[in-house]
Amino acid sequence: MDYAYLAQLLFPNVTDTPADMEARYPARQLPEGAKVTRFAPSPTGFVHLGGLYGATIDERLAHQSQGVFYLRIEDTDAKREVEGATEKLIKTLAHYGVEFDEGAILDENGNVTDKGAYGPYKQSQRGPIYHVFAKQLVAEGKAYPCFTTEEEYEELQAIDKKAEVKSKEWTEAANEEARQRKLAMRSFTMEEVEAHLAAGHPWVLRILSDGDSEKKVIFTDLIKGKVEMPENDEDFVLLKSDGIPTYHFAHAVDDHLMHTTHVIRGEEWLPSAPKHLQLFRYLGFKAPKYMHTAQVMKLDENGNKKKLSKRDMGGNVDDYTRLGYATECVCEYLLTILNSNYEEWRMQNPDKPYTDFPFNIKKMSASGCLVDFPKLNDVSKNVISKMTADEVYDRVAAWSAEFDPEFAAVLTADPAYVKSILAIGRGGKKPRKDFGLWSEVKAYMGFFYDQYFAVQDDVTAGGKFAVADIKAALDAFCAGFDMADDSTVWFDKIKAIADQLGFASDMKAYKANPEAYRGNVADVSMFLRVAVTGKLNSPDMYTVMQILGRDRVLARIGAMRDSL
RNA sequence: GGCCCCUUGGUCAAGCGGCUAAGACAUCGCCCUCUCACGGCGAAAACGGGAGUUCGAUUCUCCCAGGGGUCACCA
Repeated sequence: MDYAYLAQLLFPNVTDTPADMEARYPARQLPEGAKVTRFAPSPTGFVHLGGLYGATIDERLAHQSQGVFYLRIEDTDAKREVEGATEKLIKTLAHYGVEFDEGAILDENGNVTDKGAYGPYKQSQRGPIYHVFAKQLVAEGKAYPCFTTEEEYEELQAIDKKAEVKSKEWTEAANEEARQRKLAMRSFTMEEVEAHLAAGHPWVLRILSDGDSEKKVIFTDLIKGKVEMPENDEDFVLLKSDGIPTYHFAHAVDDHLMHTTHVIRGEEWLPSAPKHLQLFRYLGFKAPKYMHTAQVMKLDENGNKKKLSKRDMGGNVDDYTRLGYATECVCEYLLTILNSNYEEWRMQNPDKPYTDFPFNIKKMSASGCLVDFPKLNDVSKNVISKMTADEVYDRVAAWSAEFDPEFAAVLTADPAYVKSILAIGRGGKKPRKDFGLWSEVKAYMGFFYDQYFAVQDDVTAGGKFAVADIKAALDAFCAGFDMADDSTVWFDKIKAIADQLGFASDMKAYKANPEAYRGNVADVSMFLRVAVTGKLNSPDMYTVMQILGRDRVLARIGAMRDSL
């Protein structure tokens, strides 16, 4: 068969050669050891947590080595194209602080455009480039056209390819069928091709695989180590009938032309690695280094781990935003599961930016992990505890503006007041860690506003304390309350009230002989706390009263007294 | 079912032939303390199973089991 003629027949309009492409996308001028990585999502409109996980690795590896990190949009599936998905994707990534050096970006009008010399970065715009290499493969007898339509294909199939249960018989039948089909597809004459083309029949381009499933391909994955798999012997599709490449073909062409050095992707891609290695070899390209990352999982109803899907809580990174997690908290959490020694480093370097952490591929786990919300919360509390009151204010206000407008209005009405509340216990060596989510702030500090204030707890502790004692304590406190007191004087007054009512003012004395007292100063404080905050728990009462102001304190205590 | 990946406490995990098998989160105590939060101390909790190599296996090899992934003109 005259392959050069066949190539010309199939791609009459392709005049560029692979050499032209190489000239157009020359090697990058980068320092020794610099890594070129990419985040290459298909635009479905949302970012998967696993995607952010991978993007973080990409970003660290590239920037830690003075390399390049770029964004490529893998929009080769027209059927799945979602309107505005690419824009949404770029925005979400930016929101999470993922910074690309080049690739698809948004211009000032919000339209997707390119930045960088290796574009276009949207695969749907790279058609001509793929065709140059497709033509080459045909000319070299490594790929061939297949005119079997999808419908004919399905008819040909005696077995259900998408069958849920795959028995031994199923596998044998499927393998045999595939063998027969491959043989049938490969046997064609030039006349038949010309006839099909003349008739305008659609066709796909398939690789003419030289693989032998009896033989093994061996390669080293940077995370999994040495991997041994059967060679690919399937004539998989390179170009779909619409002329757009499949993932496999686009991956080889793009990552070569864009000079990607490290391909980081989920381990669901591991089974197709032999296809990719074969393609790189066919095209005469040097294969990149592969890193197949373990997946982020969830627990299903049977207690088994399952790949986290976009529908699962936490699968879509937007979930975290909506729930009230700060983006940097999610990233910080991701880092802790990405590198096993990150937490140790963080403890030693509490104030350094995460970019100072020496990210190490060897410290990556080969096995999948569960999303651990309690852990995320803990990480978040730590991150937030290091922020200033101003920062927390800005962030809470921004989150509330989107998810709790009513509360946002309250917050922005008097920023100074909010900041004085948020400043309680902030700073210093042992900062308070009251909330890990912006959504928890309202419950934490709502009592500072009359419209959110409500007595939630029982001031009598279930009848443990007599109403008369409580009233007496509240009255005594009001009588002596002076905003000018410092915290010591303030507390001394409470102790005095305790003594008067037969409550121990000295905790040690109380513990030594609890029977001798009606309660202790902590109980008296509790009466005040419930009256003023409505709750059994609150930050330091002295500070709370200082912020609330005399009128509000007295009014609330009075209201509590009257309600008893 | 074939192929491939994974397997240390509830979760994330150190470990890289010899240890009372780290640490973090969560849980439970105690301490600090006006409550909470913070912080401190402590408890409980693990090498999936079986062979083999070895003086000695969590660690190396093989087998099995379990879990996961994949088998498209989707990525």
